[in-house]
Amino acid sequence: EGPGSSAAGSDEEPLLYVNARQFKQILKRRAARARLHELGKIPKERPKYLHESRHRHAMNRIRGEGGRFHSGSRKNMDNSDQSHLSEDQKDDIKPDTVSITIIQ
Amino acid sequence: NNSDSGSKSNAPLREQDRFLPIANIAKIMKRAIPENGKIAKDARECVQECISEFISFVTSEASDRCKVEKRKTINGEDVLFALNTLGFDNYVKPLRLYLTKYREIVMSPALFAG
Amino acid sequence: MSEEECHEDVDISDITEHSESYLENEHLKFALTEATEAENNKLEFELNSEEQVHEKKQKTEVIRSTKLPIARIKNIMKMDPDVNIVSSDAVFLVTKATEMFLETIVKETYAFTSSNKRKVISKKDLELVIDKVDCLCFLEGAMDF
DNA sequence: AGGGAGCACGGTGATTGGCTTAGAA
DNA sequence: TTCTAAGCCAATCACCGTGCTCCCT
Repeated sequence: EGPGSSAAGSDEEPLLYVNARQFKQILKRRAARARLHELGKIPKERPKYLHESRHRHAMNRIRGEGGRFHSGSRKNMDNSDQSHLSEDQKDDIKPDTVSITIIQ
Repeated sequence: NNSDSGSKSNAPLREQDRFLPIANIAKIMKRAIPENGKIAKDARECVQECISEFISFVTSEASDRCKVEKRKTINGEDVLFALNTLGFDNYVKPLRLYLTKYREIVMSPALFAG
Repeated sequence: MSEEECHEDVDISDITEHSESYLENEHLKFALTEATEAENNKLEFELNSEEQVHEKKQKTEVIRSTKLPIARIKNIMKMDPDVNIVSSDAVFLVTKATEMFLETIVKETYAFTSSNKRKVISKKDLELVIDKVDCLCFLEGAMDF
């Protein structure tokens, strides 16, 4: 089980040469990644976006003809499905960092 | 709200905790290639992951060196040593210069005044 | 425009073998020019407690010539369970090294991309470069799952 | 005494998507 | 040729840097 050779599905690798320290560290890191993975710390898929607030901000921005962001005031969000809420409630619905866990 | 992005939860780590910001990565990538070159999204994300692995790789070796010297604090020399032994020895020379400049700038003689 | 024209083989092995000329010098130049500039400015002012504040701003600007967030790099370093305390020197150096590494791997990958008559760096290009370069083999399997 | 962890705070640049078209196929 | 997907804009707000205090070596 070496860093250059054992990887699944490689038949004719040019055989990489690493010294003992590199080798040891590569194995160590592999183990660390494997542990992290089996602890469920590594998401399987990337979320569509990182922050709900930034997503909303982008969606509400005024755009030019070419879809680019354009300077100016914000879009009217009357036809949003949050229109039944008061202003304070709208502000309160997604105030800060949210834990979007869109793992498909 | 994710209050437990910390140590021992079953919840997955956030991207913001595992990686460097994708925009910073993309900027440096663009800076490194010709003007007409372009970068696919999955390439950006791939590099983003590689960068985090590089940091962990170097840190791990520096930490080992630290442990064998029976010290608790990873210092600059540990990092340079790690880079040297892990096959990035050509980084060491320029980084020594960076470090020298960093040190003499961070400790301003004027501010110590007395 | 005046860079790549590779057709047959990318000399990837040069990446850390004897890359003295194309990577180090650039970084070196950046570091030194920026640092000496700051020093000149520092010498111009010198005293005046108010100027010292300005000078401090200049310092931080020089140190932050890097575009990567130092705080997040430190966080990634401390994800290692063996790591306890990290000096500011160490974080600074890792940040710089990371920037160099990033630039190196991207340049090398684009050389391959360009040699295949393409202009868009893809994930496949990166994976191929990682497979070929010795000192990048620590990345094999790092992006699986 | 030296220097790093840990906190709070304020400033700021990373995050972000629709359309065009470069460019992969 | 077809048609996928990268670049392009800039305003908010999450987070980075800073400056403290306290603790450990």
